Amino acid sequence: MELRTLRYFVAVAEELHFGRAAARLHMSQPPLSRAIKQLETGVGAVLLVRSAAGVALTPAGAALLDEARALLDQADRVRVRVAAAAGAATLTVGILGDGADPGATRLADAYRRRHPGVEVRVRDADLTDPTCGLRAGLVDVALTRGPFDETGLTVRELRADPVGAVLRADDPLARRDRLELADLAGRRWFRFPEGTDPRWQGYWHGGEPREGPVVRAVQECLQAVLWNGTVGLTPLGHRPPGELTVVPLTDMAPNPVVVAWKDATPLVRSFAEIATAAYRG
Amino acid sequence: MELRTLRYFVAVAEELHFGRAAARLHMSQPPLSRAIKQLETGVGAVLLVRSAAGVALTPAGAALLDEARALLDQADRVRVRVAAAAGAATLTVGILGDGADPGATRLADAYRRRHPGVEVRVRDADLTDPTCGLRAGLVDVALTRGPFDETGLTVRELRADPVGAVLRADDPLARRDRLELADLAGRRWFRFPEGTDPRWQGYWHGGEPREGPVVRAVQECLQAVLWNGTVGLTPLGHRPPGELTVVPLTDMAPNPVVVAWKDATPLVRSFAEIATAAYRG
DNA sequence: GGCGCCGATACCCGGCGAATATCGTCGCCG
DNA sequence: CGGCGACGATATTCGCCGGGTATCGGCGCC
Repeated sequence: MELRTLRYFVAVAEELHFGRAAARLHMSQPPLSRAIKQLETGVGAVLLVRSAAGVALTPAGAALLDEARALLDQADRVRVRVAAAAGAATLTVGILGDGADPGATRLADAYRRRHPGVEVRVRDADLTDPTCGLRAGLVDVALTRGPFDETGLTVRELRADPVGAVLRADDPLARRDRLELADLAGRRWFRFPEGTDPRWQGYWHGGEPREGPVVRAVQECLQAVLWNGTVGLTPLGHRPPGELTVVPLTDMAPNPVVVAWKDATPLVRSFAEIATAAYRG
Repeated sequence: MELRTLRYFVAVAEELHFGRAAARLHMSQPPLSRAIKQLETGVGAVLLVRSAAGVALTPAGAALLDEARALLDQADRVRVRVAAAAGAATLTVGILGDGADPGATRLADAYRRRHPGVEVRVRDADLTDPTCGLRAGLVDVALTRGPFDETGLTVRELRADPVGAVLRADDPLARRDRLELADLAGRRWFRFPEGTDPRWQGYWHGGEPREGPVVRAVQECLQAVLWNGTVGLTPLGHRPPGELTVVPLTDMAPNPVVVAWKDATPLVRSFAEIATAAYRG
């Protein structure tokens, strides 16, 4: 008899319908049926009568419904009390980009729900340092993009986005549905500030040293397309602002979204775990 | 945060020693360490400080220890209350043999602990029907030996014992350390009563029809060795009484210990589940 | 009597839990 | 001060379980 199984049972007992309960639990019906049967085996009593007319609770089932609710409530309170006993906690998260994709939204939502007492501080990364000062201790965990120097850090990839070229709408190449890096040969490029992570720099520059305006932020990179006529690069999925178009680049390695940390405190591990789940579904 | 994990934590918090806690939990130390780390990730706080001097509870850990104990106690009470709500329950178990091997002992012990309110009735099987009247509804579940006709029944094998010949201590073959069926050719045999399950009969008779005294019980079979000079057969592992010796038979199929039932009620499924665990460890 | 709803069953697969082997670290003692 | 022993962490493998998809069976209903 585990808490997860009890959560399943409460759902079924409330819905009195395996299919609906499964939907509510974000799972399919067969494993739910099996879990309930295991629960019945565990307590040694039939909890639900399944008939063509529908599902009904037995006396034992009704008793368990009450008890299970109480137990689950108490389990929730345990989390809160332990967090309170641990004292005030803060987690500083470094984020690169707008942090507004569906995955990040789910992550923020789930993390708040899981750790209501934790104060989360967000720090925006600029293009100089995709780790947002992870090594220096400016942030506890970074939700960012690779690649960068990983020595001393733990990095888990969450997703990988194809990369596209950002072009002015009136650019001759803007009508193409895909491009190669060779199509952009001879164009002006952008540069990163001194001291930028070499792997990061090499990735966005296709391995070649470039000349052009220095950009420190995503916005500056896009502005450079308009004002300096440079090539712009961005992971696909973002809607480009204004008169800009994004055309997929077929020969550029997909850009990974990663979560990274230096010290694996419980709050950081929890963040990584929830991030993995949030970006999976 | 699952109940199993909380049980682990309570053990470690009480022992303040991962190795001893693991032993108490009948598991090894590495998975226990990992489970505690997962628990810490789940609640978002360090629960134990591991230092060379030993293991100590943090404030959060001390809080969780209290809460976890309460939660586990409540979970135990839930089982009792649900069983009470289900009403008086009886399970009739058919047993073939003395039911005194270590597996059966562990099974009886664990089943009593798991279902304290259930009245268990035991019915001894005789050799006429190894299922002990399972099909007729005389018992709910049988802890017995195969092979027998399984139509309409569900049978799970728990173990298989090599079979040996039971011989008088003064028998010329009694000093051999192993025998083949051929060594027993020409000896008197025993018979089962009319109506005995054909597969059962065939198994013990090596497939051939036999002549000899009729035996209805294990004791009678052994007595027949002494009084009628027949061949006796028994699974190894039993200590033969009196002046009898058991010599392994190399060419006889091992005899399975099985649990069998007709209707899979929760109490019966639980019995089968506990039996599997009891005979495994 | 056919159709549709719904729970059960069969089967497959990925991931997690547990075991074994090994490592890193720290205290201790010679 | 260096080897050694104790103990928790890590690495790796393996088996099982939880979850998925596909399908069945049974009953109600039109």
